[in-house]
Amino acid sequence: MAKDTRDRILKAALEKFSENGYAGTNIRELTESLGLVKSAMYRHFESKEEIWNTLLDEMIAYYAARFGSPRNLPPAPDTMDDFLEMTGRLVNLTVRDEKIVMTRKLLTIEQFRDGRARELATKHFLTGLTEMFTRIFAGMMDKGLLRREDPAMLAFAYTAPISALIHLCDREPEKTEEALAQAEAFTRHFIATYGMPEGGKR
Amino acid sequence: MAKDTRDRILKAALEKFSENGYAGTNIRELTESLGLVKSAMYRHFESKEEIWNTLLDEMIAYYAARFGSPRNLPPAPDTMDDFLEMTGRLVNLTVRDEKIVMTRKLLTIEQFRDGRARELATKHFLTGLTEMFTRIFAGMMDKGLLRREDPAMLAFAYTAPISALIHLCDREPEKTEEALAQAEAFTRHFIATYGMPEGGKR
DNA sequence: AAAATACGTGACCTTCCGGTCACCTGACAT
DNA sequence: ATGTCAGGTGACCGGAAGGTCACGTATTTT
Repeated sequence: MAKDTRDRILKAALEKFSENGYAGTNIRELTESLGLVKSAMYRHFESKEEIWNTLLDEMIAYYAARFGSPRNLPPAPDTMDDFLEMTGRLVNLTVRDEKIVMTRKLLTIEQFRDGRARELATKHFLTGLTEMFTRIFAGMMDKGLLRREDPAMLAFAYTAPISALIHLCDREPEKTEEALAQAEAFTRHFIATYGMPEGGKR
Repeated sequence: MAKDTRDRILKAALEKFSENGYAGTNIRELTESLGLVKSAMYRHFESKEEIWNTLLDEMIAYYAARFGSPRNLPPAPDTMDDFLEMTGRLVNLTVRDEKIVMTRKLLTIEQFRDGRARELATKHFLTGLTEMFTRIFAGMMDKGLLRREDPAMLAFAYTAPISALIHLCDREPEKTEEALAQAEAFTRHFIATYGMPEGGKR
């Protein structure tokens, strides 16, 4: 049960921290939401700060595992329909997966207070996405789906608006459907703007 | 001196709150940074929360005054060079003005905790910018500077990446120069993509 | 000149918070 | 059966936090 409780504490901490911030969260509430008493936490972590550090370590490790190697990244799609479907799935996952949402909110809240959170925030919100789509767009250009332009610029032009909509969903979850529709509309617009005339068909 | 002290408290509160968050800020430090003692603050505000509410009221009022009426918004530029110059100035101001930066950081940090901050965040980061540029782009289309497309979609496609770069500056101020250069490069790319062939000349 | 007001001070109160500790208990190894 | 130990408990601690209050004093009002 030991490892289990530790994980439950981490999970609860992610929930609380992502809603009220590190400073706005207290150990009593956190542990009591797990049916434990405050001091029980200290069997698993040295301090409140160690929970925070562990959470960040896990985020960094997860990010490295998920995006560290190009092998893990999605391949360039073969048709524009594939592209639309792929991005749709990607955005949906990133907006609906509770853990991913909480991670993003945590980084948003704590980015000005913690150096590692700051770094991760930039990766999560900007450079990571851009790099991923730079590869994808370069591949799509090779396949004749996209106009030949600077793939990094296109990736930035595509991912930044998508990222803005994701942030909107984090902030106002009730607008999720609307935001997802706008993401799709924007993707279609992007395809219409940069796609090759025959790119949509096989 | 009364009104003066009150304003100094608000200013210091904006600084502290935008760096450490509402929960992470304490009144002692805040007032002592002004050479006052904690209890002096209670001559001007009922509570810590009232400072927060006043700050938000001011932000809302400022936002309404600045962006509430179309008359206050910048007019559509006459040439692409004007457009480039205008956006350059706008981004520069928004990234360099300390008060604007702190306001944005505050909203970023507190958006998940306070309903009014949430609303303002969406306006500041997304809809406000988009609406402003929807008008500008519609005007530019009328003047034959931009391809005729949905101006709202173009505004979204333009402002979201700019907004992402502004957030980057807030997070990592040492990257400001780089980000401003990228904002200009993106603007040029945008012009190249959506501008009319002869739009750049008079 | 006297009274009222505005504003700042320092001592004090209460509550909350992170953290410690002696103790209990059930699982498990010997 | 017994000793060890992981994991949970509740009482307790020191300090920090928000907030109150009686008091002092300079400025304004009348």
